[in-house]
Amino acid sequence: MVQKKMVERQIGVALWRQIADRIRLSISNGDYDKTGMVPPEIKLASQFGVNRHTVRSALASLADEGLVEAIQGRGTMVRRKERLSFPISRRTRLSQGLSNQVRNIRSILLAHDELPATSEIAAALNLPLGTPLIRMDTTSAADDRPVSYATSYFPAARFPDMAEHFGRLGSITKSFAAHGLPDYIRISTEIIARHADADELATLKLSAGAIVLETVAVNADPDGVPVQFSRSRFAADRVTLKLET
Amino acid sequence: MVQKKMVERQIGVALWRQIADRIRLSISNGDYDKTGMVPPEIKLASQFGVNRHTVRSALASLADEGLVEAIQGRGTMVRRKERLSFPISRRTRLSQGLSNQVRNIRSILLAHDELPATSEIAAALNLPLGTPLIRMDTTSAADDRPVSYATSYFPAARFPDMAEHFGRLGSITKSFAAHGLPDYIRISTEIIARHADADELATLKLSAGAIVLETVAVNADPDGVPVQFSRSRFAADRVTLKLET
DNA sequence: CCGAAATGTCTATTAATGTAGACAACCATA
DNA sequence: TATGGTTGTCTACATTAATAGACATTTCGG
Repeated sequence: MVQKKMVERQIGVALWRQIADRIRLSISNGDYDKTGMVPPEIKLASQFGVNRHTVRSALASLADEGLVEAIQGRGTMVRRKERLSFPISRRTRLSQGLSNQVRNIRSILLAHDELPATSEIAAALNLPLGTPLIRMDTTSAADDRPVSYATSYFPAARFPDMAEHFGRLGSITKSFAAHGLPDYIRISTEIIARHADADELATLKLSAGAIVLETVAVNADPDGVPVQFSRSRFAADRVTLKLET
Repeated sequence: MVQKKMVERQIGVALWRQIADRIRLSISNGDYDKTGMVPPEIKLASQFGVNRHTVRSALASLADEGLVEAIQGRGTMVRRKERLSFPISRRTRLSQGLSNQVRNIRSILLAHDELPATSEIAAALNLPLGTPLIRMDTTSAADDRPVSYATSYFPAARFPDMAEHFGRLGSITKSFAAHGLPDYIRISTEIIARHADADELATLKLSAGAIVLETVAVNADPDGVPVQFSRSRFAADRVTLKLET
């Protein structure tokens, strides 16, 4: 049988990478759940219409990610297949939404500083241009696998100790609470997809060439006053964004 | 000045493609709006830390997409920069949401057939396994640029003439109305990002290696009875999904 | 109308990617 | 324990991607 969806040449994406992406997708789709094994290299090679060595490069890259493990004489085993489902709702709370999917979630403050609002952020937060903001770069890992990398901005006047609190509490929700804001809602979200840049590859521990889902969101207090502007990047092959209504 | 976000080697994605992706992003971010020109090749080459010829390959690919145009002696001009903002809400209506962003929207029925419900779709639509469904493949273009490619499933018993209506009306909303359903709401949406397959590349007229945003949604009538299961794919570099609450 | 700055074209070379084939090592099982 | 099916390793070669440099061509401003 000839594979319907062949791999493509001369598009600036190496064949082994295209094949690795396709196998990764098959794994997360559960295509190999019956046996728990990836098809033999020779079979994959003929399906994709490439040489066996090219398939081996793809599998090597997946093995490097920890997704599969090859065993000489037996075959190549699927080791991991999760794709986290990431809820997005008016009350999006990272830890809460993932808590029933993973054992532990850890958020880390990578960096923080104070800077004046740019026009984009000032408009989103409904603040005058140049208003002082706290900026925080944070990353979250589920069961020690990085899933998100976010840059958040908060009005410095209202939330002067955001970074300190986050560093201690590891949670935006708790940091807001420490500033006397017990609840907040999401008032807008935009989503795009693109290739990860070097910074994101490193932070999210992605194999290069990977895709990120980027959400740009504004959160507000119960009175509708914006309190947070954030850009979050998710490893596209590890998460599904699930909108809740 | 050295560019902070360098380009990466040996990752299975050709440098010219990484650079093309980055320039495309800069264009849609409006980075070149002031002059309407992409920086000179030599400057780009030094910023990305590559040879000028590599930058030329990237620009040639963008020119091929119609995004830029090089003029000897002058420079390289931005020709197009749009990124459509695609609203997703409980009452998502394609034509309505885009109407103030483009001049015309055209939807086409590519194919349709009838088939029994698979377990995934049966569960989503709350129907018994094997229930007859109408399947429709449709594509939409905004100002003659393809933006979405969707496969939708409807219960055949309730909406027997969905495909005929759509072929004539070019709208899901109107086709539902023709079946006596004036309103419907979205009850779930999931979003993932991945590389486009060959079929999607062709239908969405993407340059190969491109990324698609895929939404999997279930729509229901006002009583909450599911009426549509759909898988839509968007050209990631042409749209932003905008969640509305 | 000259010169600076930009893109266009050509040649040559090196590095990365992909193909081809042979054979070793290992595993399961008949 | 022999056999078939699998992954691991090696060599050789072809094709594509990237670098390097030289110079032509075009545009624009002084």
